[in-house]
Amino acid sequence: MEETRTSPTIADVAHLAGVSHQTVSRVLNNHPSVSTKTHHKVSQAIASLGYRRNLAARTLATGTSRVIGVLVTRTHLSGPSAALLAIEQTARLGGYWVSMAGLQRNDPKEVTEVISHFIDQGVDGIIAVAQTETAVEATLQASGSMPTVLVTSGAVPPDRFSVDIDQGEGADQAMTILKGLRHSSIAHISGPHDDLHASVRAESWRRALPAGQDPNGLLIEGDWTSQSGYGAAMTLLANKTLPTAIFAGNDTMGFGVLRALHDRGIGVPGGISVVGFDDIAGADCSIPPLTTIHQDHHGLGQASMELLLEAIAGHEARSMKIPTQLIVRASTGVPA
Amino acid sequence: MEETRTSPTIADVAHLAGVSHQTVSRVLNNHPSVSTKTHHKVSQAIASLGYRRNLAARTLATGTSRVIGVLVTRTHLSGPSAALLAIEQTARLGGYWVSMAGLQRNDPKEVTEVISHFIDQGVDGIIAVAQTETAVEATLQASGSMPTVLVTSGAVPPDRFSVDIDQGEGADQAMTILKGLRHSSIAHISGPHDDLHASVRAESWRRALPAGQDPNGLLIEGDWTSQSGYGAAMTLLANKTLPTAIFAGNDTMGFGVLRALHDRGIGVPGGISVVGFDDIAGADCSIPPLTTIHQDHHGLGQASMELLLEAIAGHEARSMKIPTQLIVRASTGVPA
DNA sequence: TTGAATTATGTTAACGCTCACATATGGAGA
DNA sequence: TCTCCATATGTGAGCGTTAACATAATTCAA
Repeated sequence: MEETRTSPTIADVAHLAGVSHQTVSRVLNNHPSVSTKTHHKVSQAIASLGYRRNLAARTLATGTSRVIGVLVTRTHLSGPSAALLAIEQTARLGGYWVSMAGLQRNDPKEVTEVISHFIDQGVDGIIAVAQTETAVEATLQASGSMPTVLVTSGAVPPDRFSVDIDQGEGADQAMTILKGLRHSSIAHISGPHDDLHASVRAESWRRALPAGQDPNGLLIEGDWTSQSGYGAAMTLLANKTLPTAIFAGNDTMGFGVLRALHDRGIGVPGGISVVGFDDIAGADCSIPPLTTIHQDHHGLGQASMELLLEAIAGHEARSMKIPTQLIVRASTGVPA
Repeated sequence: MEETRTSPTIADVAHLAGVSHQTVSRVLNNHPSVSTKTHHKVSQAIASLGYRRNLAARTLATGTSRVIGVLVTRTHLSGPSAALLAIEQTARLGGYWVSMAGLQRNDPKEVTEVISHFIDQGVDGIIAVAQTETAVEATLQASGSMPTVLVTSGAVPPDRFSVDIDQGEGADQAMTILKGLRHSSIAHISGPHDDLHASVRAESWRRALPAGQDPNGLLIEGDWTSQSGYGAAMTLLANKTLPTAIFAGNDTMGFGVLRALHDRGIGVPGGISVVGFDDIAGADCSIPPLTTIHQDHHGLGQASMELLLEAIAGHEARSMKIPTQLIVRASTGVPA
């Protein structure tokens, strides 16, 4: 019958239960010193009014929000978005909620704007999934003294927390299996040069090249898309001497490589072996199934949150690397 | 030199600028009646103190937060996470920030918990990307009078806003091209039966079957993974009479189908044609490239936000469908 | 029975902002 | 010069919660 214009407050509950608002607050926060009788009365009143606590008021009063801000760059890629979802899941399990922003472009001003907003909003901490150096720097700059974890493979000052899946290890694993199969000429199709994952993977490739092999002409930059993988492979195949193996910077480009080889009538792995990176959905059913590097996004999410809690608690900064796992499928074999 | 224990408030700025707190508030909110001189003084003070507005206090005072809550179910799938990112991008462009939660399981209690939290947090509206009927119902229940948009293909009461990519149209497009090529026997590998997209696609498939064709034995339920697509295709190929085409419920399962056909030595599209759904990255480089249905996630994000703004403004509820687009590639052709 | 310790509850004042209203300026028109 | 209105600024209260302190009720040992 009654017009419920505005939602009930703690005072309404207190009134109905015949206690003070502070007692209601105590019930709400599970304070030990509340008699069971009072607890019952208050719970009753809460239920009958459909009372819901106002978190803005709580945040204002306590200075803490149980919310973390998560910034993700390059959201169109599967990796960053997988990281976001893993982080969110872990955060919620730990009683934290996530405020998020995804950036497609690589604009430091946008990074600053997002981080500033998180701070204004009163988040307890920030996790930034940064794919480029620009993004890392803008984050470091803007985050100030706010507890922050950088999920990046880029360089971070020793007094900052950072974590990432070990891109170098992953690329090493890819190169190790190829070298173990006695491949003498291993080409690499990398991601964009400004992408930190791309450059770490490419650097590992270069370092792991079989002794005496000249990297010139064996490295082509792609943009993570299957089309660019296809195009890069076609370019490699136009050379006089063909590589015996191609290490694609990610699985999607690997798909492009497989198709290029198919179109050119070159068998895999008989003619050329192919290795990808990421272990995306469907990589087990390409033709042939793609040998690749599996990334543990879930582990990354857990580690990020673990580090953030340390940062919030004021512990000393540290960095972590999440191990990768080589998945051997049919696209790799001994060269002819 | 000075110990900056707590961050500066509007009062500190007012003091330094020699004006009242209300004047600072006016500057902060671009109120017209502020002299340029005062504006300058205040801006100066804000900059020199490094003042940042406290949004919790603002939310408490105004009752509005410029934050929307986005709930996403089945986050391990590419569709829902693409929708989330598109929604977030559109929201931020419109001056809204996103609080999010992703659910992997299909537990109505979790849905309720998340929606309740959004409400407690003081969001201005909620967008729920719900893949199952359970999730839709829990959302309807929990959201109450909060402006809410359901991104779902499920049934929603007429007084609620909803939108989704038109799954029925997409499946129709897939069937239309196959029937246009004179396929007489079209099998379908669906997603999980409790998935609304899966069931709409399957229903369209059933309705569009060539006249007189018996659907029995032509429908197999998968779980969206390439492995399940592979297994389902193998089952279909074990039948006495083979279908002339296979409509896979999504591209990932389509990859499995392609590999199964390859393993059985059946040419595509010569022996059997294959159509997928989603147009995921890499679908253009499968062997052969996969004919599929493209989903406009960006358009979905824009539409969701558009509807949510209407809901917040108190407009009458309505529903929308985002059109799909048929992408014809090499995996479809006339049957032998 | 008494007094201290313990438990249960109430009172008041923040938290940092905006709203509604009150007041002070500065011209323009008479 | 005075009134009137628009522009510019200040004052006080309130948003809904928790923190800090004060008080009342209970328990327990001496």
